[in-house]
Amino acid sequence: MTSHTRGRRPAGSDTRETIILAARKRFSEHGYPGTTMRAIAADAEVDPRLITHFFGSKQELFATVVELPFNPEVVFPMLLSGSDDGLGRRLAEFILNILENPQSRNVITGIIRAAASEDAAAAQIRDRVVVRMLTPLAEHVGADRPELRASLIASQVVGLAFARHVVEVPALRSAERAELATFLGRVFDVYLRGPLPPVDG
Amino acid sequence: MTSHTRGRRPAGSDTRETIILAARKRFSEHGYPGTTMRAIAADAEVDPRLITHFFGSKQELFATVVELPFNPEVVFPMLLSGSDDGLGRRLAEFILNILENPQSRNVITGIIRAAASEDAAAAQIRDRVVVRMLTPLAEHVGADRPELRASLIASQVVGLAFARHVVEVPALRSAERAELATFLGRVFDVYLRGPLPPVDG
DNA sequence: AATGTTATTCTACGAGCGTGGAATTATCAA
DNA sequence: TTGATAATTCCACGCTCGTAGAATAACATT
Repeated sequence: MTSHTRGRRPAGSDTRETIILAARKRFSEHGYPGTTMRAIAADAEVDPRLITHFFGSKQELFATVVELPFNPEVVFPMLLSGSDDGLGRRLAEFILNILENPQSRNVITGIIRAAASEDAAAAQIRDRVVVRMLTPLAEHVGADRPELRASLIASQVVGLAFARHVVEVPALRSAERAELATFLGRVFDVYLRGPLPPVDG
Repeated sequence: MTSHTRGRRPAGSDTRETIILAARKRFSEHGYPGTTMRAIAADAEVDPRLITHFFGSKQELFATVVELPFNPEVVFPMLLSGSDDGLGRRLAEFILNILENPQSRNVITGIIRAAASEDAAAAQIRDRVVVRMLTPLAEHVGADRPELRASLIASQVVGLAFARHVVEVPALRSAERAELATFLGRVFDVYLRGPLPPVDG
């Protein structure tokens, strides 16, 4: 119980990083409005004032903390180049990998939970994620209506993450990886390469 | 501007219903923690006390207000019986219908937004929706691993609603109905009737 | 007409929120 | 060794929250 009273701590404790970790966890588990500065501070064993000292405001903290756990500009070209065969499957395996890692999964659920609120900060995050994710994805889809196809893929990815890790639907939690990969792979192939419907006009 | 001062209003104003509508809208647009009793009251042009008078607490109000905009026990048997051909397509058209109607769409986004929070009430809603929706759906899928298939379908439905109406991804907003119906129909067919991967063990 | 019941508002309590000023202590530069 | 700077806590402000007590006005029942 060494609850120090005041002033700077002796060296060695990377408080800033501790705050970031705590904030990322809180935002990921409770969403933006459900997360309080004081709760983050408590988790990080730190005075709330320290957070505003480092990051300014709650919104700025949020914007600092939330980032995609992979680089779309690098990942999508890698995944979507090469033979058409197994394309959807490769994408599915990649997504499942991301969701398997607890740390990156938390970031994803955090973004989802935060994006679900109507706060100004959330809108900003929504825009940022959509642009940074959908644009590179669409650029490598290589078919007609790439934005539509990319958006449909993203919708299934978000839906899977939501159902599996936010709602925690039992059948999705307990499903074997190979099963999910197979189904998702096929679905992604539909979105990537399926023909468009005939237009009537 | 006849802001009456106190006491019961002259007849004709169905205040209770007004509150329900306002609450449904607020919850749908701001999620559970982001919605305040006072905001609902303001929208309904009513004193906050009236809400607790009618509904007890915020949680009870939420539970009262939130319900699926369709009856799964009735709808799924209807949609999923009959010839296998066009099965996924019928399901897709039905989902798009629900999302096209502003009122039922609001209920859906409301449930999604609320389910994204970690509040106790949200967990309760999550359970209720999952049970009431997934069980009847799985019962009429009529293939191997029905719970898994039903859950995957639900994940795509939720993902579509989230991407299209919460995040408001442009390509999904502007897509023509026929395009979405075609893609979703195929995907639902994959989930409904696609073969399972071979097991290795 | 009298009485009870229900709808409605005013007011307010205690709690928790984000945030900022000021004091205190450790580290760093000279 | 001294002085500057950064990290850290304490405290407090003003606000908003959910909720409840009490007063009042319209309706319902007799």
